[in-house]
Amino acid sequence: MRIKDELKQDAIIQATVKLVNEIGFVSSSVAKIAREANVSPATIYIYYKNKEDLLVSTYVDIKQKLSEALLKNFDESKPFRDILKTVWLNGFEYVAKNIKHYQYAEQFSNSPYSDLVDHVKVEKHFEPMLKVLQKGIDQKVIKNVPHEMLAAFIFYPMMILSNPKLCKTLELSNENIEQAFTLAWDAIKF
Amino acid sequence: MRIKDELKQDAIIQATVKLVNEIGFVSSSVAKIAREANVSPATIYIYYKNKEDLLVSTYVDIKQKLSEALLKNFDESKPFRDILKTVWLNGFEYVAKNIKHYQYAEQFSNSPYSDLVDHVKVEKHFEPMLKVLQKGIDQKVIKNVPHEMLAAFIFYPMMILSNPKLCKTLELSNENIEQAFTLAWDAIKF
DNA sequence: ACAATAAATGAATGATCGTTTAATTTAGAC
DNA sequence: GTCTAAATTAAACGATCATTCATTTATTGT
Repeated sequence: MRIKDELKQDAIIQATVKLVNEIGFVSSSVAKIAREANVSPATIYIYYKNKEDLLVSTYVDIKQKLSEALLKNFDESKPFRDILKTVWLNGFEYVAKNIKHYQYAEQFSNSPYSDLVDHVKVEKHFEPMLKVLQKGIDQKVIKNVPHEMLAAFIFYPMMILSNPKLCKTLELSNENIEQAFTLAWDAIKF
Repeated sequence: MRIKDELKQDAIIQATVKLVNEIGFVSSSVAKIAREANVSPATIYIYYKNKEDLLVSTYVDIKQKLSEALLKNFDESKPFRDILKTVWLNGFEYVAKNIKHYQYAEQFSNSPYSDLVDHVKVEKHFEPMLKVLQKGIDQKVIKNVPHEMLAAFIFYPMMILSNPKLCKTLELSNENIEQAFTLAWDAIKF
């Protein structure tokens, strides 16, 4: 029996991310993705049920890796502020190194394709972080406000600042990243 | 001579926003938009050069109205914090009342269609706000950090919190909106 | 070496795409 | 009331779409 070529599947994913970034979902046909990945259009249907499945799977894949990256060196025993800062720096590092994947995810999550994703499952990897936030609230280290509100002032500004499409002129020097963290911390601290 | 039917153009724009929200750019064909607007596909080409022009014009239109809404009751003579709060409340009001238009804009700006927009022109309406921010910096009322960074902690959290797609469980009560503003202000104040 | 099996493919499918064209309708000028 | 010019349209264009199918290719177990 012949086995699936792992390189081939990876090539399909990379081609999908590249094309969707450059020409959008509208123009990224199965034929073009296949050509970019150097496979036959029919090959894509061996790995994925249909085009929609390809796009959704690619998104879930990226989100999973983003979650893992954010929680790198996660150590619940450290001081609360340090935990948050580690996540903060991890975020900038991930986006800087995986800008195409990040932008694919942003485009995807703002499109109706997003409705096809099981968000509960995707966000499950982020639970340790939510637990820590709650601990910070209980210990009166950070403000007692809903988690969404905290996220809106920690994780989203991070994502926006590291998105070169939105922040064209802002240089992401260590100094600027530190400074931005000060703002985030001032927002949520008790 | 017969004159263009203003109602017809408006119907086309509303149909575009509705369909792009519900089924995305990919599935929103000219034929479907025309059917939704109760006009012939050819009619769309009287008002717009092509499909791309329709989508871009719709976006610019929405952005223009958002800018106007944010700067409602803008009064440079008021205390800095009050100016900011007015903009903050305006933002929540606009998104709540125009959720479909807002989500169209979000989907658009995260897609490669965004590259076709003259962003300098679009953001020009927002200049009064930037001037006020600079005044706040000069008077040491808010932190001396790049404008993008300030925006990331004021305007973007506002947009995220008011987006029901992102904040499914957070009720947008006056209390929550006030509380969120406290976080924003704590982030940027000197 | 060969049979078995699944991966991989090129070509073809009918449907739908954006856009154009030629004909028709409509509202105002005289 | 008729003429005129622009608005509007239905129908048709070739191109491209997602997907399928019959066939070939590559790899494994014997």
